[in-house]
Amino acid sequence: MAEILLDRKQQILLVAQNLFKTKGYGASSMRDIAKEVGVEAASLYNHFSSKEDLLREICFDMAEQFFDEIAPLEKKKFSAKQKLEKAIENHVSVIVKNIDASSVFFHEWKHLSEPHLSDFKTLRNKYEKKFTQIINEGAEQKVFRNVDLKIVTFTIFSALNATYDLYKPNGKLNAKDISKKLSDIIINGLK
Amino acid sequence: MAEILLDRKQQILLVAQNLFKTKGYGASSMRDIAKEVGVEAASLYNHFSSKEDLLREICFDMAEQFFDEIAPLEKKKFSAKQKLEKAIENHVSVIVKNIDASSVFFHEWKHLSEPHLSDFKTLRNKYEKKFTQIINEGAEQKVFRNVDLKIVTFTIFSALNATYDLYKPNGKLNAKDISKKLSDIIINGLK
DNA sequence: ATATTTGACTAACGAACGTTAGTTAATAGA
DNA sequence: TCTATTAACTAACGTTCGTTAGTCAAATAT
Repeated sequence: MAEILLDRKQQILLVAQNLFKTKGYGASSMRDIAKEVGVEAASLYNHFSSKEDLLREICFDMAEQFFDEIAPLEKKKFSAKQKLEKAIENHVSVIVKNIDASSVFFHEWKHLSEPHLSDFKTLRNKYEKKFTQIINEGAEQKVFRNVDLKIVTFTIFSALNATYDLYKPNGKLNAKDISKKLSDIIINGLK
Repeated sequence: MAEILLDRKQQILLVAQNLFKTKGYGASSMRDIAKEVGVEAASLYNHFSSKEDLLREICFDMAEQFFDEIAPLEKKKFSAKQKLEKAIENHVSVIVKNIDASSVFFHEWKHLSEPHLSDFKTLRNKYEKKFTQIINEGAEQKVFRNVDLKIVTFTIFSALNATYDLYKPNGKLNAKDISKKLSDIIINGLK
């Protein structure tokens, strides 16, 4: 019973992710999604209560995945450099595993309505703080140069979060290759 | 005669830039824009022939500005490092001078229809190639480490193009501060 | 002074939107 | 076997969309 339901629900989510990414949330209609799934628009409401419900599920699922990956790093047995490298690797890994959903997560969340919008922002800030903390740790331990904390965090996130544009499923680079190269550039710079 | 026309046209453009940025192109209606301008929706068509015409003007105006800033750098009297620093400074400067339009330029261009979509992409690729060229120059001259060219260019652009999210008109940081710090991070890394 | 152009207005068009109601066949559980 | 649930369908709702037509007063040019 739950099998067919979940499969179809998952199928709708995948289609929605792809459409929201390529056309944007506002320009993707329920009829667009339904056609791609091979079903009538009204049938989508057997699985989701609204169009925004789709967006909400995509955004918060991604948030959860990012958190699940960074949580184990709280254990302090790593150096700041190791922690940062690990955090970057995990972050890129989540993005690569969900390329379409990542793009939605990064660009379409603003179409959420309250109170979900505020919830989402809070969640996102919390996650970004974990990165900032690692970098700050490295700066205090004199492992990293004493750079502008906000701008560094910002730069790192910008670089990482563009991965969904860099990664091609059939390309030569896998997630680990990408995160290694990104870590290298971020930590060592151009020279 | 041309004065009032240009002023109103400019006013519409500014409102459109702001709405497209905050709500997205698809979710911003002509009625939304008109209301913000203080005019009826139909009146907008005295100044622009369509909604997409607005988007087109915003996107291509920005493209032109980016090109105008990087063109003088073609003269080869600078070192690769100096060129990169200058290119970054100019790029950030254009973004900061047009924060709303920049956001539209980076995120809403995909709603252009053909043939403008292809034209835009071509223009954008051309500009990015100029950056790649500078970095490649630096790598050949052994001024920069021998890093993955594509990923480096990508990282730099990601970091730079997020400036419109970093810069606050009333904040402490001006364009030069930001570009300096970004250059520093990109060229020297975290350590 | 007269003629033309500009830029606003109101009203309305057809199309597409998210969503709901009501129905029905197939499936699963008792 | 009988019952309840699931997931699809058709049809339609009220709204909003981009856009056009037609009008008119003010500004500009001749």
